[in-house]
Amino acid sequence: MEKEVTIYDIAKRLNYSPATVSRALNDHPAIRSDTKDVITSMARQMGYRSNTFASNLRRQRTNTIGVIVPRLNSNFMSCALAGMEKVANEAGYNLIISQSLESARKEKANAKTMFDSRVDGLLVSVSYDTEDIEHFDDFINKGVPLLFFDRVIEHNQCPSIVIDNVKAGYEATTHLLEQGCTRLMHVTGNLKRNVYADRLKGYRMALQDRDIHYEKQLVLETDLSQEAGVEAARQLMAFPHRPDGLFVTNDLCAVTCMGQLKKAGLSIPADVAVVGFNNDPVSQVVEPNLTTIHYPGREMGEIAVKSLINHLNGLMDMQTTNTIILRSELIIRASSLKKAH
Amino acid sequence: MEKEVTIYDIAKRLNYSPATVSRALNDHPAIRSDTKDVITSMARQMGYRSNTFASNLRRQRTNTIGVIVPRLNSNFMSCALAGMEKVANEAGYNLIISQSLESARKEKANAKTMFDSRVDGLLVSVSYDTEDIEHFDDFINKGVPLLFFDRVIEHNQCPSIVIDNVKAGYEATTHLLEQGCTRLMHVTGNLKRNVYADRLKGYRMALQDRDIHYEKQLVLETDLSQEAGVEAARQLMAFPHRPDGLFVTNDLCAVTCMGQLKKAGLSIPADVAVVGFNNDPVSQVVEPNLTTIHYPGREMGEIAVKSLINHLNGLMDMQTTNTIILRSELIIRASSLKKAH
DNA sequence: CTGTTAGCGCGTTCAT
DNA sequence: ATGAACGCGCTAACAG
Repeated sequence: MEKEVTIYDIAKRLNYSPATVSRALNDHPAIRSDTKDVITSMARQMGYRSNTFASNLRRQRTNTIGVIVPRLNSNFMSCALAGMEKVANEAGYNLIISQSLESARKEKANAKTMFDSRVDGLLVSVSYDTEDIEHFDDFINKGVPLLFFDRVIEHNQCPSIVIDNVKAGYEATTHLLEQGCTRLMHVTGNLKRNVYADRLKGYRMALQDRDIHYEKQLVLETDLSQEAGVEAARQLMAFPHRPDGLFVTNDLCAVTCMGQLKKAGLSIPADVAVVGFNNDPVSQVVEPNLTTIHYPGREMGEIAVKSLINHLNGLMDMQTTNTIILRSELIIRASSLKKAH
Repeated sequence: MEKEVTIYDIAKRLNYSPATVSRALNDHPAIRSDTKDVITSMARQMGYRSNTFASNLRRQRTNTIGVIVPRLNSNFMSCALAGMEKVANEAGYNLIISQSLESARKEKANAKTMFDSRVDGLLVSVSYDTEDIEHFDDFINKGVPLLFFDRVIEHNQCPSIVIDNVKAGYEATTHLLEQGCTRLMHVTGNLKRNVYADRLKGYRMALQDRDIHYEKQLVLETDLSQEAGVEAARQLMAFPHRPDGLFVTNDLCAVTCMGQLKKAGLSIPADVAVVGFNNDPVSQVVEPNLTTIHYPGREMGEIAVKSLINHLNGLMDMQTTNTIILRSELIIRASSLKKAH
């Protein structure tokens, strides 16, 4: 293991002081541009690489952004992460990613690690069973920018980035009603989480606007897994007065559910019209293609990081931009089209 | 911004030396367990958090593993990353993830960043157009463990983790032949990459074992995108003597291709039997369900990190385990079953 | 078992 | 425009 080259080595070699070398390498204005040239080229020649830790230690910054998500292997989340990585990378930041696996306990542990790693900022989409955000208090108290996205928690010091889930739920439901559905089942996730609670709210508003009675038994709170899709199909078919419309807040779950319904001999959309959520690739593969809400995952990731970096650079304070709302979009495909064109 | 608590503050408060505090906090064996207790509880009480940079600077380690992948939003890759994160996290390592977006240029830039961040080890799946691995020489010269997975490049100093792609290709092809197919089209990715070259090799071996003439025109080298699936379907149908079997090395591409074939009135598997690759969720959604090769993504990620950490701990040197081969598995579903049960 | 000492490599005053 | 000197917080020798 050969010895690392430091600014001292460069300084000695060029008869400059380490201070000058440091300044030159950081493009400090008070250094003549020709000496800058000499120094940088010598640095390159000697195979110098700056030591991030020494620098971080000194500057009390890390150029690192932490990300905590429930799980990283869903289509939505991997797109969001891809967007984050791209923007962060271009801005010279590193990303440290960890997953809570839907457990508040693990989320807490991850938060501690992030805190100890002194990330400059933290992006969080909370787990299923997160109750409070005490475990993020350290960040807030220390003034480390904390930003929630997708699954957010209200906090007046933390901006959040979301889509308008109420509107999306409203649109999905209204679309089904416009297609002539009269009885809508709604399969969703943990109602503690804003995303699911809001979509339900939209569902209820759409019903109300058309004077349709809201039946609690038609709403299924699940974990949105594929198994949940199977179970949802079972329940749907068990109703004496069978629902003729189905709104599932996750495409993969919706698609599995559709599979079960078809297997049982029901026809889609004639017997049951279906709308999913996320615009996952599976939605364009299943037959009939699944009507769904396009969720701008990549864009959300990009904006989350951009916004965080702006905070870090002081271009924006935490108060001004408390909530950013991205546009989602209903994408109509065959699975919900009862009326032919 | 309140002042950070350091081990000096704890030491002073407890009348110990900083060294003792440091050792106690790191669970050093040569410290009495009761003084450990006193120190750790005081640390907690004072709101102490260890400073990773100072520690890294001193120990010349980072407890960070770098990962460079072509893109992180595919089902396979996000599962692999999920596995990596889990193992790394449990072992006290952080993950820095970046994507090359299939560009050798970006891969090179990412490698430099990783090097400057002084990652303890690096995991790489190379991009489509990576020609050489000069950009990783720094790591090799410095003795930083470098490990390739999935898309690997032969190098006697770098272990790699793969599945037996030749065998997988052989099995997929043989299965189609056993179903009575006589003319097999093969849609694959960039043949510079081991994964695709090996699968092709398996395809050819299977043909040879049954004395079937290999026709170059039946092999399509594509980017495996969904568009490529559409194009593949077009070409398949354009053959005067139409192929009756299709082996695509990517499920999403295969599924899109199937969609086109069905739209054109062909029946699957009767007219064309299809086998995909990866066992992506879409394979169980498409009709008929897609026969595919299960690729153990999550497991590969876990083993990659485990293996890297073993290297770091000196439990294993780079020579002993040059290649780890994981088991893949043919999963037979309806899309390839010409013979009824 | 515990303390003393000496850097790790850098950025930043304060000088000149 | 450049240099001298200090300290960020921690850990590893070496002593006892």
